[in-house]
Amino acid sequence: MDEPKTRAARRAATAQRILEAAQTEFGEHGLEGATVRSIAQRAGVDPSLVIQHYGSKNDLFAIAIRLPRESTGDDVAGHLFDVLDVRLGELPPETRALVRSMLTAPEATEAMRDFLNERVANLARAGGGDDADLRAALTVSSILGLTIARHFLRLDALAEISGPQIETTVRPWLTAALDEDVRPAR
Amino acid sequence: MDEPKTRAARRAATAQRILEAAQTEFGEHGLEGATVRSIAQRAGVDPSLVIQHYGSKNDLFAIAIRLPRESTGDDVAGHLFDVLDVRLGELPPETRALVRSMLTAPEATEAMRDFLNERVANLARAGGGDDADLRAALTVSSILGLTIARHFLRLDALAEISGPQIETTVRPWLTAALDEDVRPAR
DNA sequence: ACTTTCACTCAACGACTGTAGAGTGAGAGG
DNA sequence: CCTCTCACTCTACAGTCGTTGAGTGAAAGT
Repeated sequence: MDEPKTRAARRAATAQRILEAAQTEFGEHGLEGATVRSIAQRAGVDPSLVIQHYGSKNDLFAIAIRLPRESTGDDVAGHLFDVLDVRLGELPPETRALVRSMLTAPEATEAMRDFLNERVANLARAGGGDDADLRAALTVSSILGLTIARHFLRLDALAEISGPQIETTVRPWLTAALDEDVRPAR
Repeated sequence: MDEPKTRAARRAATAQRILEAAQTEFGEHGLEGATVRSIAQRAGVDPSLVIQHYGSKNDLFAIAIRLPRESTGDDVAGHLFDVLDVRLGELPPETRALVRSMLTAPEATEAMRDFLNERVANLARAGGGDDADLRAALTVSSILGLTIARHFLRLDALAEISGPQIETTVRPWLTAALDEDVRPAR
């Protein structure tokens, strides 16, 4: 197994365990629903140790919802599909924690808004054309809605089908808004 | 002004004031974030009166998130646009309360899932064809994503434009999935 | 006019929360 | 082998929560 020798290494390892426990609890119950005690119990640790490691529950939350940066060269829509996963059966824990609290915790709302605004800007720049911002925002918000409906609400029509099927079925339709003029003739 | 005479009428009036205060507070801060005390203060009433009227905070919440039934003869997509408003600048208070808590309060999650499942079924029945359920679910989840991105996250590209503009711009694209086969050629 | 009803307020409870500070014991350093 | 360090636990506190039961005073009933 991986039993680290040095004291600092052991401490870092429990810090990581606490962080992962926090992401799970935040992802399941949200910022307010998850308690320091429940996080500590999941990590097999005393509640006060959680505070000693991360300063406060809110500081821990801020770290727990950090999304991975977009790797250069990735296609923008593809990265969004990875983070707001529509491919796999399960969401990354930090995404799950962020989305779960994004409607009730102001820090999470702001983090999600910043993330999506950046994604919209990248997508609009790549697509170009008239109304590029609006069409990019449509694509992004639709992916967000799909993620919520599939992974959090578990709608009947979305929960049962496979991730790849969703991608091959849905992606062309979603990205269609980027290439066409969505405004109808008046 | 409207000062009701009978005792029962006065009581019913304060019950209504409490309910409206609850919808506002739940819509702003969610089920956990809103407190009985904050609801009572907004209604200009003692906290215990809130409980006397509605039994418990959770019972009050269950009533506060009830959505209006679909009026017969309405087009399904139109009703959805009304409830998950993309037309007006502001959401109905019960919708706002429901959406706000739908990711953190199990009762709200269930209520939203039931509501959207029914909407998907109606839409799929009206559209018909292959993959009707999936395409209807795509439309519905996209409208949901749009509502969240616009009214709760306030994305730059969506927050500033007018409701009617959104409808005339977005609706054709959203409902397009209902009439076409979204699956690409293999 | 006297009594009763009842919509409402007041005060308090037990439970639970995030967090601080003292204590402890195993391992690092010499 | 002794001492010190420090990762961790224990105990406790102050605040907030939902909810209860007794009390109050104005209006309804007679």
